[in-house]
Amino acid sequence: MNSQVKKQTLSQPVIISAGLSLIADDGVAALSFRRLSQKLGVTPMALYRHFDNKQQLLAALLDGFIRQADVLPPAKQHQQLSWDLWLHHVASRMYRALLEQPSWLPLLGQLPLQNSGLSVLNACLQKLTAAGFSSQQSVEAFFAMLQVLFGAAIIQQQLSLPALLVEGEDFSEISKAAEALLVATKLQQIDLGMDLLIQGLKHQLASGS
Amino acid sequence: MNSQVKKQTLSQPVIISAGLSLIADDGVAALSFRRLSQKLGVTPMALYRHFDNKQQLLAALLDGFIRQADVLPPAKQHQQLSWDLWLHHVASRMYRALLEQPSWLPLLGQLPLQNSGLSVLNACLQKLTAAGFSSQQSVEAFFAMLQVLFGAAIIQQQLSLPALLVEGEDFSEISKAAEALLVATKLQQIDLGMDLLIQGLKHQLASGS
DNA sequence: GATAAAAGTATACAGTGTATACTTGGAGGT
DNA sequence: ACCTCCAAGTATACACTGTATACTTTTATC
Repeated sequence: MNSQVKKQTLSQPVIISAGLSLIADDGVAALSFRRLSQKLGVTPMALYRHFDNKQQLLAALLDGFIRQADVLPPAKQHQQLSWDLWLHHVASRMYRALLEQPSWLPLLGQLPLQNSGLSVLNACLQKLTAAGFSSQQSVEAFFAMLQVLFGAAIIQQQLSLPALLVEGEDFSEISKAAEALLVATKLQQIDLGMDLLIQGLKHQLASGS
Repeated sequence: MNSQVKKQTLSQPVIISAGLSLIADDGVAALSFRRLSQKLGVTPMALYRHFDNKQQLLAALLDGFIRQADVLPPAKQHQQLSWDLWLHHVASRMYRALLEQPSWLPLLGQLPLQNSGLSVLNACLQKLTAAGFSSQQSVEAFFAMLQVLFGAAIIQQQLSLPALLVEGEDFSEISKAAEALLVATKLQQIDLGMDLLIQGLKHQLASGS
């Protein structure tokens, strides 16, 4: 009688899902306990039964965001893809997700990684060590990929060149390089960075354990 | 009689200076109009005569922060340093500053660059083109440096490995690489990334236009 | 059906950015 | 010297935030 279809009681997954959709619509900054609880037809304080504070709520939301981004290559390709294409795939999937919802960017450096993030790390380490990198090298390569990824996303979203050129018109080199700047900001920053990175890693792999 | 030592009236530089010291003490998050105005012995709304809103205030403060970081090599070395050491110097100075006041990190991707940031860009372009890079390559190299810099700072400050290992103990590869992770997080991430980057740039410089 | 725990509510507090309207002190012109 | 005017600073208020505390309602268990 009281089947599970009663009223959809509150639970972590329900909250997370509502939160993610709110964020997708209005950005991370728009997420507040009041707005979220309203969306769920519930009192703000009700959420505190499921998350101790906003920090934890956001960490769980970030985890959901990473899960939704679905960065790992599909199982079929797990074996086939060479490690460099594999890495590139992971980076650009995450990159694309970040550019779609750039309001996540400020939080990347602040929230602890949870399940989704850790499983990505795990899969990357597996792929890299299988390709012949040492444990140490694999870890470093993963971190380097994160560097490129975060950095590229930040830069891509920040450097709107009109602003740069207007503000920087007193700087001779900036003026001289105006065209180059315009071109560069239209590129996918991630490819620039990842190409350089992978080139460096290949060199590392070739030149000895 | 009323020399300029009267009461130190409010002005942008005075506000910025007080704001920077507040941030240095308690972090960016602690900066509010109320706290800052209190520190200046003035009403919160008084600050609005000098800055339209918090966004602009923060942008000016970031500019001051970058200026204080003093990232460009001293004039004497401007000519002597090879471009790669020069770039490395810029990156690691900024890196050090960011790690000293990591609360700036979330804002890097959100605030527009102003004078200090632009003059750094300008100087870098000058050095790189003088070294033989094309306009396009110089711009890309600068962006790549920012990628590494931002990414490294974020990673360095976020990945406290105890957390990673505890949370990630269900992931086999993470457990296997536990030692490597521990080592990697103790390294200065910036050196990893910059070395890879500079290596790639040298290759680029040697191999073509 | 009684009891205990869990889930959700009500209210309140201290903090935020900032809009609007006011007061005040000093500079310029006559 | 006085009047005027404007910029700088003030006072008050509003809508919002996270969250502590105490209450009520629902749900599960024996």
